[in-house]
Amino acid sequence: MAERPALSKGELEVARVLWELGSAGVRQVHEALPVDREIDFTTVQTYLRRLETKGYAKAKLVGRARVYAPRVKPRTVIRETVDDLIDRLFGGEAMPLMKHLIEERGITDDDLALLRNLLEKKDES
Amino acid sequence: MAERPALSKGELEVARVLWELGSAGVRQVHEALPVDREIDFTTVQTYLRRLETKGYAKAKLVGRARVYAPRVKPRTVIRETVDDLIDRLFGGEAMPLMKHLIEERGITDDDLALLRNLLEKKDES
DNA sequence: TTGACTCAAGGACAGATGTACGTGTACATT
DNA sequence: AATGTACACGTACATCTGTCCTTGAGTCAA
Repeated sequence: MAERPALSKGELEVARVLWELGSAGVRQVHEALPVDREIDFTTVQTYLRRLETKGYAKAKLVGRARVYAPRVKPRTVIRETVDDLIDRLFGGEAMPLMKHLIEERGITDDDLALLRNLLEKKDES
Repeated sequence: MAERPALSKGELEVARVLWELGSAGVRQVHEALPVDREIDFTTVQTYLRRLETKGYAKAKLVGRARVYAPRVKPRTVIRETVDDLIDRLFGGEAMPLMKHLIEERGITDDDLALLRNLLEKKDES
């Protein structure tokens, strides 16, 4: 459980790319970022380095190049981040967030049905 | 829409208290924070000052004391914060967050029913 | 071998953030 | 009047963040 320091916005951005790529060098990550993102190569390098320091990624040397790979699953980071948000914004209650999502973001009836399905599947197990 | 700078964690914490109290002096806010929070009075003062600077709160002088009141509705801040989270964590899609909430936080079937109700009410209008 | 490239690594730096201190002022109680 | 209390306000400061630059070492083609 070794509490990792939370990810910052920028770090998270890079982490997401890393999850997508599975494993990648700095250049690959840099190129996988949206074109309009306009971020320097070395900035990405810094983020990856910090991800490693914080324990979110590991790196191995392939030749001289450093290849990074996620060390923490998205699921975990998502859980921690969302939990934190729910704490800070809703005092720990998840329902108000759901409510908000429905009221402010277009969650359709179909979506809800889908979610209900999810629930049922969960019940079965 | 005068874009306000986003609230930091600490600022948000204080903002929540302010929403709750409606209007309050530094001391009141300080006391309304959880006991185990252990935060200095002047730190709260700083947060309130920053809330004001950022446009999230306004203050009026009552006697010598400064009484703060929220200037932005929780709904708005919540929307902005959640939108930001959804962008950064799920690439802008709200559904994955819903999914996560159901899978990782105990959203019950009853809750879902409740939410469906909300939806219906929304449809009527 | 001499560039042209690609990286790693470390340093830099301004702005944001969390946290608190010090000074001064106004009021309230001796 | 003297002291204590409550604040405002400015200041401080270490850490974190976003962002990049520089230096130096390998690598590859000319």
